[in-house]
Amino acid sequence: MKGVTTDAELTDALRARGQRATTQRLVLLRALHERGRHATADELLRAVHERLPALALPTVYATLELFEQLGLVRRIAAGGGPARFDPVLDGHAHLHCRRCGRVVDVPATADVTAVLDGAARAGHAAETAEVVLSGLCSRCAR
Amino acid sequence: MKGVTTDAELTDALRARGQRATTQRLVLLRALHERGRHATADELLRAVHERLPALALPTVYATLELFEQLGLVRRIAAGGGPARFDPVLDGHAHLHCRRCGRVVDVPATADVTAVLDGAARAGHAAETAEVVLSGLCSRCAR
DNA sequence: GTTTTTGCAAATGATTTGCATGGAT
DNA sequence: ATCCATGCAAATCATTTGCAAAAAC
Repeated sequence: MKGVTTDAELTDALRARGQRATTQRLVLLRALHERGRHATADELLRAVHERLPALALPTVYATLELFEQLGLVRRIAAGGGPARFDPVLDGHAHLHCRRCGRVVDVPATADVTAVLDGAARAGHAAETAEVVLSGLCSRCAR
Repeated sequence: MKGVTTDAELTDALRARGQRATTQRLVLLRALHERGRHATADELLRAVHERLPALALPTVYATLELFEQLGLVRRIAAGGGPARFDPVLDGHAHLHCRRCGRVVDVPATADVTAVLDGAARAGHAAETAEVVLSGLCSRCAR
């Protein structure tokens, strides 16, 4: 459980892999942390548009994939629509609203050790576990 | 709490909603049950190609969405790639392999009541819960 | 100076939509 | 006869790829 949260830490983590600390990478990671919750690639592009007007969507996707490899972010696949990238790695689950499509945080955790054990017993090497709910969000539930 | 598994049961369920029991719907549901595990829309199209050579992919998607509304099938979004539609509603989780992209069944369950309670406390109306693992499948772990 | 990254444009892949025809009730 | 459902084509949406130019090292 590490905390790569500062520019210097990200710079070090990248250099350790022979990669470069670019403005785009630093700004995107900061933007995700400032937001404090998951975002889509497109949302993130718009969030940093003032600071990086020329930033392109393919760069956002590439950067988020890199962050995922570094363990800084988790890609969450909830229902349809675009993928969400979450800088908060633990302590909550997600609910996908079948009516409005929103993905909302649910502040609760489940014990998934039995599932991880089952995966290990079957020869798989699971790395992350995620609980995804489907239904109606608080707004749409009326 | 059994599911709708026979042609007659599906026919009744559809008529109850003012919808029609078509050959495509009956054949697709049978194909999913015969397979016994999740499939993509495209896999399903190919699986029934001998019986329904003219079946079109948009029809498969529409039919699977209908099955989902009837509670016969669950759409599982694991990682990227095409959506999987699972006729087995309980008793297992899924693992998405980040190397080969496969989605494999993991025969284990987790107690997610704490997450369901958290969702209810936040005003959401969750209907289904799913545990999705990410990592390497047994083949790729080698 | 060399190698990685970026930005752009275009390609790809999945899913949805519009509409005329065909089929179920 | 009346609608609903299908098949086809095309549109849409998310994401990836190829490549020349720019920026880190």
